[in-house]
Amino acid sequence: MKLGEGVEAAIHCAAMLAGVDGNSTMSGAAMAEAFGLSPSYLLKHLNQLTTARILESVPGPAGGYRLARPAERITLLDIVLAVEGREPAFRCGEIRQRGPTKLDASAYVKPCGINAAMLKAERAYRTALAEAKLSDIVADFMNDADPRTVAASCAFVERRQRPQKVPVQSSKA
Amino acid sequence: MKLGEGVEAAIHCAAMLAGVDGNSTMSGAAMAEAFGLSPSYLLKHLNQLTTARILESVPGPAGGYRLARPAERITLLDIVLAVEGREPAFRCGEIRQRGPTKLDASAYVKPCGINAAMLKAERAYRTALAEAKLSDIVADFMNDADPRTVAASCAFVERRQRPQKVPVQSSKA
DNA sequence: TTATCATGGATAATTTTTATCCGCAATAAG
DNA sequence: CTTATTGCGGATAAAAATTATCCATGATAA
Repeated sequence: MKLGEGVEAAIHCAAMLAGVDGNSTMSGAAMAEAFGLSPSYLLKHLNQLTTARILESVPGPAGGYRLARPAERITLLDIVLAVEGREPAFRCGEIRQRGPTKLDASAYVKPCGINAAMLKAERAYRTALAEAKLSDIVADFMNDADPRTVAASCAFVERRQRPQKVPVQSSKA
Repeated sequence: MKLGEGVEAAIHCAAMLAGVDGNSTMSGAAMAEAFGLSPSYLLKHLNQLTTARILESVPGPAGGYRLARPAERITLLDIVLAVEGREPAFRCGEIRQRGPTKLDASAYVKPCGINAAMLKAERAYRTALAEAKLSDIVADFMNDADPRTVAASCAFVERRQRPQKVPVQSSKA
C-alpha cells in the first residue's frame, strides 16, 4: 500500500496557495521551484486538483493557480482523492467465486465479508483525512514550525504571487 | 493508493486455514486451486505470512500450512502488514526542504505537519484493521453467508486438509 | 504582436507488481 | 533406501503502474 508522491506535492502546493492574498495566483512553475519538483509533472497533479475544483486556474501571463474555496472547506481527503482517485485501496477480486467449486451466481449476492472489513477500515482512514482541514495544516505550520521556515515560506509567497486584473468595475461603487 | 492483490489472497487463505482441524495442514496448491490463483505466486504470499509467524509451514508430502496461533489472535492488520510491508502508505519526501530557499538543517528538526496529519489518518486505518480478528471474519462468514458457499467451503477443507503425523508419544499418558 | 501560462495528448523512462522456473532441503510413504 | 511431494529461495521475465518529458493549442496580459 503506497501513495503516489504526487499527494505530498499536491498538499504542499495547496497549503502554499492558502497563503496568497485575495484572488492572486501562483504559477505552477513557481511552486515546482519552491519544492524542487519537476515542473511538467507537477502540472499534471495541479490539473487534477483543478478538475476536482479544489483549485482554480488562470491562463495567460500573470496566470497561475489559487484555491477554489476557503482553506477551511478543503480537506486532506479532498486532495488525496483528487490525486489518487476515488477507488478504494482494497479491490475485491471476488476470488471466493473463482475456484473450481464455483456455485451459481445467486450464491454470491451477499457481499464478501473480507471486502466489507477492509472497506470499513478504509472508511476510518478517509474519515480521519476528512477531519484534517487545509486551514488546520496551515495554522499548525504558522504556530509550531520553526520561525525561519515560516518566514521563508511567507517571503516566497509574497514574492511570487501575482495579483489578478480586477474584473471591469462600473465605478458606481 | 492501492493494495496489492496478494492481500485478498492472503486473507482468504488464512480464513480457510482457520477451518482445518487441529494441527492438520493444507497445501499451497490446494488453496491456489480453491481460489483460482497462480500456485507459484501464491506461495510467495504464504511465505510472507510464514515469515511473519502468522502461518506455520510443514515440508514434505502431506505437508502444507496451518495457522501459527488461534484465529482469535490474528488480525487483518497482521496479515496486511505481512504482505504489504510495515512502511506507511504516505512517504514524506521532505520536499519542504528541497526548494532553492532551503535553510540550515536545524530549521527542519520539527516534523512536517503534513506528514503528521497523513500518518495520523493511517493510524486510524491500522487501528480499524487491528480490531478485525480473523475469527470474526470466519464467524461472520459462517453465520451470514449463503449456506451453499459455507457448505462448499467446509467440504473443500474437509476433503483437502491433511492430518499430521503425531509426534512420537511415550505411551505413559 | 509577443511572451507567458495552463491544458491535453503522446510518448518515453523507470519502478513496482505479478508471475514463472529451477534447484534445494525436508520428509512421509513404499 | 528410494521416490514423490511439499515449502523455500533465488533468479528471471512479463506486465502494469508510476513518474517524467515534450509539444501543439488556446487564453490573455502587457
